[in-house]
Amino acid sequence: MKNTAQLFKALSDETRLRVLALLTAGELCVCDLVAVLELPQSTVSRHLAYLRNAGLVADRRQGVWMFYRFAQPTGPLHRDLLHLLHQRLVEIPQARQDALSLQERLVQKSEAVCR
Amino acid sequence: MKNTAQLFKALSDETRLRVLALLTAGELCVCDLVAVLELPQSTVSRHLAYLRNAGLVADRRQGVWMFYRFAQPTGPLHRDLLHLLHQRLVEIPQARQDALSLQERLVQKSEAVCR
DNA sequence: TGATAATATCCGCCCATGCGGATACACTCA
DNA sequence: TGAGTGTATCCGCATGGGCGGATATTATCA
Repeated sequence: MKNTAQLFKALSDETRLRVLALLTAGELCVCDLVAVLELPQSTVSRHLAYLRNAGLVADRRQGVWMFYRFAQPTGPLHRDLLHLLHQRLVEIPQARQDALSLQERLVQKSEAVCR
Repeated sequence: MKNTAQLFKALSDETRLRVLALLTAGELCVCDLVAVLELPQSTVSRHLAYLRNAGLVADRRQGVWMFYRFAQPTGPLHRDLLHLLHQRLVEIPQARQDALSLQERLVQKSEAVCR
């Protein structure tokens, strides 16, 4: 029960929902998230750590960059929630807006790895 | 997005999840919830108010008693969440335990209205 | 190895919310 | 209308977690 509550708590913050909505498009590095969300790097990093501790996202280091993605679900509730998020987050105006900003940014930096 | 976060926040507390799990069986009055949860009346009432404000439950007065039940969903996310809760909450040990306590109590008071 | 860059963590501050006892309110019944 | 009961709200207190600047860590490259 405690775990279930923890899982929902991880989803109870607007910034974290924006991050998850962006990740539905696929793996992203922290610098992209900071750019799109227009929030201080420390804030974004803190929320990513929270999501990681909650088991909702997984990370991967590639050189200096950390890439985040959705984690494999660890139980039925987790699996259902992921499905629900993928289905419903994109419907939210703020999420659509963020997705557009991300597109723009990805086009801009084109083949450059990051920065 | 704010609303979505608020909805998840309402689900991010262990006591509130126990309440919702009990309500999956149907409408209940506050005195039943207090008895089953074994928590102070003020605590239970406060959580019920939180759930009501979040739009997750609806109440009905019958004489001195207040009965609480799940509210009609107001959107797709809300509907999906209700479905998910009905499906997954009952799998949690604490919820099963509470359901048993509730059964016992309902049998005990048999046809008496409440108390 | 030292400079630079990306990210994580630390810090102090503040607000939302949890708690449970005390009190207020609402309703019923004699 | 006054007593009694069920419920909601108030109160003071404690804690979790949000914030963002400052600092530490990790990796790359000259």
